[in-house]
Amino acid sequence: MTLIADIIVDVPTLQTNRPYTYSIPDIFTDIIQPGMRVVVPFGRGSRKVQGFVIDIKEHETTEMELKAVESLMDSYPVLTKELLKLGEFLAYQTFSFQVKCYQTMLPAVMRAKYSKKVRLIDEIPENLYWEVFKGKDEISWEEAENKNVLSQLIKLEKQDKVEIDYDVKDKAAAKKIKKVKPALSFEAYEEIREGIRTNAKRQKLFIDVLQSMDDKTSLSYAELRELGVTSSTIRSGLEKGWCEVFYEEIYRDPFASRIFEPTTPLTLNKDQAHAFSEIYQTIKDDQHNVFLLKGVTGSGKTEVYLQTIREVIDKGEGALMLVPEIALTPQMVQRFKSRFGDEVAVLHSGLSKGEKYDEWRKIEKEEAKVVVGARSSVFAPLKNIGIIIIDEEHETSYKQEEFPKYHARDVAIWRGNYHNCPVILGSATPSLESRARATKNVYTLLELNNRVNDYPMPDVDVIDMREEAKSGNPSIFSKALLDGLKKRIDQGEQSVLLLNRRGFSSFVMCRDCGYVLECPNCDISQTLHMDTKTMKCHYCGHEEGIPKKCPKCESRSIRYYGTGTQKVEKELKELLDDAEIIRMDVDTTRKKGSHERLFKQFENKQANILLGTQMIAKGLDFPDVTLVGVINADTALGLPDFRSAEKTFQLLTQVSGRSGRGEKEGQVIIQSYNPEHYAIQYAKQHDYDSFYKKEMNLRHLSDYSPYYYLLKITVSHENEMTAAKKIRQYTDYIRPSLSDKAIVLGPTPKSIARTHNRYHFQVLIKYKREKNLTEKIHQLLSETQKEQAKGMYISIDYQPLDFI
DNA sequence: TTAACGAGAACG
DNA sequence: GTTCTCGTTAAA
Repeated sequence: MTLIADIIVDVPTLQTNRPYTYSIPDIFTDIIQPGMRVVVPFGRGSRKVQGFVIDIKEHETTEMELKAVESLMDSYPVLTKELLKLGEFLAYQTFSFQVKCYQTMLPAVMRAKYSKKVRLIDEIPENLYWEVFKGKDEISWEEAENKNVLSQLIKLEKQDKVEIDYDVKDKAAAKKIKKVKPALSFEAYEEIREGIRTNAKRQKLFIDVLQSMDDKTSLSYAELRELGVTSSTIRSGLEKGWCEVFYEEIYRDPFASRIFEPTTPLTLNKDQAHAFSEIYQTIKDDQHNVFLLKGVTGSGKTEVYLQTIREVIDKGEGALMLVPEIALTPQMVQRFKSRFGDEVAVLHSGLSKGEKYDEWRKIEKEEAKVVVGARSSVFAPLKNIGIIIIDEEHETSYKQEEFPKYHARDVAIWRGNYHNCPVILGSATPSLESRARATKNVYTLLELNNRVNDYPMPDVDVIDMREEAKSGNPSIFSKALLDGLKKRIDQGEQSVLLLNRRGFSSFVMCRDCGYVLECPNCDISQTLHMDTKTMKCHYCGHEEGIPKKCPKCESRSIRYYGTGTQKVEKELKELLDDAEIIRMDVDTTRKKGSHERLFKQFENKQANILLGTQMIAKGLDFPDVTLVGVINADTALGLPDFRSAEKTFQLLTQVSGRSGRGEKEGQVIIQSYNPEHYAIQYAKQHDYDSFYKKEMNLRHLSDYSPYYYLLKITVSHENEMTAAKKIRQYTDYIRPSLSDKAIVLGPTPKSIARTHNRYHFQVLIKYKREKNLTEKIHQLLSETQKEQAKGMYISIDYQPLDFI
């Protein structure tokens, strides 16, 4: 019986987005399994590519000559049956390539690295041999490219004088360390000691160490060094047969130096206990159910998570806990590590690729039962999931912006269904979609309406900045906010200041002629970066110097506009002498670990004000923070996005929740130019339900989510007319297959019509039920392949979250 | 006549 | 993504 394998190859194009069949050489038949990575020859030149085995079956027909699997990259399947199936589903639903889906499920190091080499197999002209090959019999493709001899080499290849060789390298490597163990008996060492010179102190020391070890213990080179045994001593000992050296696989543990004090479960209050028991019931019964856990800030959602996870672990199953990247703070990790110790694996962007791989292996080997991580952790290779939790479920970062454009919430529910386990969506401000599903009983609603220990919600004051300006205060700080900050400094309390960056940036404008410095490639103003003293385009990365005079009218009154964190910090220092400010933004947190360091400093009260962007709004718990200020509450309200009110409400509610988490009462001051806006007013009143009602009403009137689903098609081309013509054509192609219930918006130019010197258009399809739509889009994509190859980019976003 | 270029198809 | 084929065009 011969076996063949269905393999998805790493060639991300539409035409190759399907399984290819390969024969399996006898030596692999016993080992190969679906889910393994393999190397296969592909295409005319049989170049080597990475592939994923998705199925193994018996050879049926002999009609077609099959190529054979070249080698195995894994000794065990890296993708489970479940993940293989999920990848297939995701590829279809998000209009992505199946390989891309599998690659996103795995740590980055497991993606193959390709290299091309030219190897000599016969005599070649002398000059080429010496100048290009320099006496070697193999050079890299890049070397040949640099020397401009590619065409000559290709000719030589046809004459079988040289060979072009493809290499697939696996970057995934477990870190290994060198260790030493004794090779001889206690008595033997005694004898050796007699034999060595009295002044060979190092050797004597090494003998002592070896003698003190039994054959089960071993020491690493680093440990031996600490004892005073150098590597040269070890080497000579090895030569004399005193010891043995071997390699041991280790994990790069980013939390190695940290000690986590174990914590015990806290007593749950009535609401928490109710939520817990509802969830516990489904855990016990192995039932799939989606819960929406709506709990006000500070209501103890995390404790409910922790206790349900405990139940799952005790049942012998794994738990998956998703947290938005910016909320994945050391504080958050600590709570899980303290409760579950080594059973926790943490995956976040701060880890190096190697560290991520190690955490992944720990999960794969079932050494870690609890996975805490950001979006991509939803693919964690847990084999038996007992619960999936998505904290802050309303966060838009759960949707991946690149292909595959998946939403972690959808993936979580898919996996929950597969594993027959509950999925918990937690938030103080659930997305309208989730809240609406709870109303329709698609999700089960669980509410925590009180803060733990019955701490009151903080008082929220909304300051009208228009009045402030009228009364002659030009500052970015209202009098109330400044007084509040002063008071906290005097009382030895702390404040958090949020600068809402969304829809906001600092740009350069000429005060005489109104000229704004724009990017030469994109129709967008460039942003000022004080740290590098340059202007940057946030879309294409174009960078140039800060203009000293206006390029248009030569005026020197070209000035910076807008408010950045640096500017706020500077002004604050001028206004408040005693202000000790910690600033957190992309500039100060770029370096690894700086996040944590800054938070630690604030926690240790080395500063009285924490100033930052969105990243300070989440999951932080500082008991001495009694004032939270929002400098610009409404910069996002004006954006052309139907979710902008929702996002503003969520942000204000989240950040308000940072105040008064200790025994002292908290205050929140929101500065706004639209103080009467309902998003701001309901946030002030901590009134989610009224906001929900009002917003649902508006969404209903304008036919938006959650009443309608959305699909976004974007088309871009170098030529504006071509792009416009094509998107109209595509829209006309799809329209006939839609029911009369569907609404087509556009096509329209995107609000930033040009980036990277390309023109972008989009069309939105709003629909309730369109069973043909997905299929039709797939058809569109396959029928437009030729145009896509010629520079017409088409991108489909299923349930998009942004429209800008 | 031959080399060069571009589009199209196929990849097991 | 890469390679090969085929048809056409440009250069010698």
